[in-house]
Amino acid sequence: MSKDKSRLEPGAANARLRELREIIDTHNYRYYVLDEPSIPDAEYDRLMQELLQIEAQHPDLVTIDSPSQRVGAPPRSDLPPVRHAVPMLSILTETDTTEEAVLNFDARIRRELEIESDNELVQYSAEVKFDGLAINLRYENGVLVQAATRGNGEVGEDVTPNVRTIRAIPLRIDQQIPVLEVRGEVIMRRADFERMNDQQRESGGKIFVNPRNAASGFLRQLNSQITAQRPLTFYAYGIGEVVGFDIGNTHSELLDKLHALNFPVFDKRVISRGVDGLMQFYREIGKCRDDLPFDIDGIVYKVDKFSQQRQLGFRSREPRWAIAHKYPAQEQLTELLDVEFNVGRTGAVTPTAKLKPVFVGGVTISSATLHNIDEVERLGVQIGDTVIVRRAGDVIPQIVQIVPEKRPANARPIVFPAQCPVCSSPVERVEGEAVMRCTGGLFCPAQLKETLLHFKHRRAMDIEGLGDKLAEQLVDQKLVTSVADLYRLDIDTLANLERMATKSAQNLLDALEKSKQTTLPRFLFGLAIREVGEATAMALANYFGDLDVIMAADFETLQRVPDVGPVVAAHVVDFFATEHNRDVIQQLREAGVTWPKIAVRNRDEMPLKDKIYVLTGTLETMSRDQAKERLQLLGAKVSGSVSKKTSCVVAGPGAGSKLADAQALGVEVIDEQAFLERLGKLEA
DNA sequence: TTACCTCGAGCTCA
DNA sequence: CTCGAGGTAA
Repeated sequence: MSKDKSRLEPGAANARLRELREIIDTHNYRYYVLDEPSIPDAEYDRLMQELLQIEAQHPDLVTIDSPSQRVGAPPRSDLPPVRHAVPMLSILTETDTTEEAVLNFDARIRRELEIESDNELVQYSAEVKFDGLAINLRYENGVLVQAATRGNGEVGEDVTPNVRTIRAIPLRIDQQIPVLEVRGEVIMRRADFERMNDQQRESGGKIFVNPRNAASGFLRQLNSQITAQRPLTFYAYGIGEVVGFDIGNTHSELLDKLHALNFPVFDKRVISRGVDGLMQFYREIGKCRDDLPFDIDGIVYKVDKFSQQRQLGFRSREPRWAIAHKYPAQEQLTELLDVEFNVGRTGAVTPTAKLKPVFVGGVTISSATLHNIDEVERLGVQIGDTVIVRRAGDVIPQIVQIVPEKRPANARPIVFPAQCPVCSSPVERVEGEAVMRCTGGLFCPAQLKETLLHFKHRRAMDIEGLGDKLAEQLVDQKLVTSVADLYRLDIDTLANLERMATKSAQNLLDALEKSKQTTLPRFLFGLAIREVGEATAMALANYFGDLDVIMAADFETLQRVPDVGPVVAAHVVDFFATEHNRDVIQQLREAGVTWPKIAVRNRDEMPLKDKIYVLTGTLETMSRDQAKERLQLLGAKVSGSVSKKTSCVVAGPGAGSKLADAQALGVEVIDEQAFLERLGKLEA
């Protein structure tokens, strides 16, 4: 693709225009008709920008059928067409991520409104630009009679039955208004989208690339019963034809009126005199963009006063009084350069995509997990493919789709290794599981390394100073072959390692020494028994009270522990049945690892059973983790947020909203002093 | 997954 | 001055 922005010779320009029109038409078709775009919006925008630019330089080459002359593609034939009473415009070309574009916009508005004085500021309204599907809702005499998509702006598709299933959309409005067309966006919340895709994955259904596609797909679904089951929602932001309803004098007033009529209007919006307030709003929303429940593209700024909007008017296909200020794209195209296979603590062999670095949603992404074989197959991805990388809401970048037409001739399939890439042991796939596992166990350096790191974890044995690099050296130089070996390291061996000298070595030895005084739950957690995390380790420790009892417990006995089922029980039995594991435990004990006895009490005897505690602010005499541990030993649950069910909030200095919540809900609040006294009394 | 910050300590060169 | 560890935020 030519990135050359300089002026082309007419011949070359014409050739490129033809090419661009064809590409854009294809993508329009995929996007609007098939609901299966194969490139991200950002890429589409670039193509469109290039087309517009060349056409601007060569006005004589603009053809009537150029994609620049219309919005979108013709409506899909299997839904009835609807001609809009008032065209549905979009804010397409004037989009930019720079503040400069906004300043230019303001300057233009001022020029066209003939505002000369610097003291006179234009009143704007700013609202989020939803990443969904624009829709027109027509109410006649207060009743929803028709809902239509934007289509090409003039003619859209009738999606009334589907829209009626969306709960956020009123089917009737209280006031008797002869005609009211409300415009807004149908969207799907991110959380709903994730949940739905998870379900689809389980049931083998179609997986959607992003919430907008999903929303679009379901809105245009022919069977409205299917739409009814989908979590679509709606926000209003404008109007079409109106008869017999006072829309007020400004855009923001209009939104208030729509809200009063029970239309959902997103509450994050502002009115600003001049551009400074707009920029501020842009930055504020930018900061919390990922916390919003749905995807947005950017912010829309509109001249607020209708009188001024009328004065400014329209340019062929867009209002002259509005502009979209976009955020960095959450989806980008890049190339899959290679796939690496990483071996985790449990031996799981995970394919990781090495990508040509791209800037997505504010950071540079160069690698992303491909999860497992199923995912690789679902994507149909090969090395060399061009892929769409998405990073939104959550933080983890995903490869959501490949662009099949961009596959190079030398693309190679992704081959899962039959042998562990680290230790060459055979790799197995357990029946019914998606993951492949290295069978090398702790003989596999990769697994051993991860096991060491788990053992030293802050919530396990808490060995400070044992990091990634050190674990790697210890394993590679065969200085450690099990967690027990850690306690046999001496200062000379350690001091000879890279980036280690006597000081660091001694610090590590001190940390190891300190770690020997531990607790049973920490120790159990540190052993890295499959499916035994912090909570399960705690449950086992509290139930049995003693390691030897746990080791001797059989499959049935284990399942009497709360939250332990057959799967966990089997893993625990397995672990302790393995001779090597028993050896290691023996060695650890011999090295001096000990923990205080836990008085076994069953749940009913625990003084704080069924109580839910919440910690907030800073505790001065102990860490949050310690406080949590002690509470749990007394049978209490420790939760992160305050609700009706919370029994007590422990508030240290600097407590914020949780304290306020507690007071609002009338939950007991105690300070650290009172907390310590209570602990002391109950632990006795 | 990346970016950024802090801390302590090792390493290098004067 | 650089590196590794550790934490945290986006």
